[in-house]
Amino acid sequence: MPELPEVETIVRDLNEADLIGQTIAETRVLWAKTLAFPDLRTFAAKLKGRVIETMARRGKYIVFSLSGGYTVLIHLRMTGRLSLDRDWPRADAHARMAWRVRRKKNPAESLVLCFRDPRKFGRVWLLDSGEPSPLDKLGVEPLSAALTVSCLSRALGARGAAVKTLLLDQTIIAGLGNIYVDEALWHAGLHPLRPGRSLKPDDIRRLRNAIRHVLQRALRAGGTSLGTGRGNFYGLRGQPGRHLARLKVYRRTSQPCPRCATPVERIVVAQRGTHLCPRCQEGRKAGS
DNA sequence: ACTTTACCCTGTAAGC
DNA sequence: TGCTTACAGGGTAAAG
Repeated sequence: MPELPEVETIVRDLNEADLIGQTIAETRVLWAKTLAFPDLRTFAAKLKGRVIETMARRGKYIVFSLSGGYTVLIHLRMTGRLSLDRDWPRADAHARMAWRVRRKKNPAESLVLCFRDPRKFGRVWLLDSGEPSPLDKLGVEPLSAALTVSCLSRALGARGAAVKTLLLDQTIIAGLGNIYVDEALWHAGLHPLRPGRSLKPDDIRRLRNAIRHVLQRALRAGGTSLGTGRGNFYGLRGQPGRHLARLKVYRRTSQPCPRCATPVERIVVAQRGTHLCPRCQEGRKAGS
C-alpha cells in the first residue's frame, strides 16, 4: 500500500532512470478501467510523441509533465507497481497499462514502463493544461516547510472527528496512509480516537514532529514492504523497502510496545485496522 | 456542511 | 487436501 515514502521512492527511481527528455512512442491499455476518465480512443493518440519533461510526486500521486502541457497522473492505490522492462508485458495477468519510450540516443532499444496492479484499484489520468486535477484538492505536503504547527492546529483544531480520520484525509495532509498514521500517532503518544478539537498545542507540536520523523525514516529505508504477497510494495527495480523492522505498532497486534512492553492493541477506526499501545497512547481519548 | 457507509477488486489466510 | 469465506484498504460517490 504505497504511501508517501513508497511513492517518493519510486519517483526517485524513475528520475535515476534515463527517461527525462525521452519520447513516448506507444501506449497500450490492458485494463480499460485503469483510465480515470475513460477516453480510450484519444488517450494513446494524445500521448504519442510527447516528451517526458519532469517526474515528481504530489501526495500519493506520481506526476509526469509532458510536452504540450499534458500531465499524466498515476495513483498506485493498494497494489499498483511500476517497472521498467525491455519489452511489452507478456502473459502477465496483472499488467494494466504500458508505455514504450523511444530513446534519443538509441531509438532501436526498447524501454517499456509497465503499470501492474493485481487489485485493479490503481488509476491513471491524462490532463490537458488548465483542466481540473485531482491534485487541486490535496492538502499540505507533510515534508515541506508548509506543515507548521499553526497550519496543523487550524486544520485539526476545529474538527470533532477522530484524529486518525483527519490524518487520513488527503485534503488536509497529502500522503499519509494507514501505516504512517498509526506510527505517527504512536510516536506522538496520541490515541487515534481523540477528537481533533481536543488536541492541545503541545499535542499538535508532537504530532507534527512525529509525522515528519516517521516519513523521513521510512523514506531513508526505501519504504515499507510488509513481506507477503504480490500486492506488496516494491520499488521500480523490484527492490523491497526496508522499513518493516522499524514499525512500532502497525501490524504488531499483541506484540510488546517497543517503549513500554504493553501488548499492542488493534481496533477499527475509519474502517481501517488501527494499531496502538494502550498505555503510551492511553487516557487521551476524552481529551481535556 | 459535515460525517458515515457502500463500493470497487483479488490475493491471502483462516475456517470447515 | 480442497473448497468457501472473511479480510485487507485508498479514495470516491452516494446516503444519512
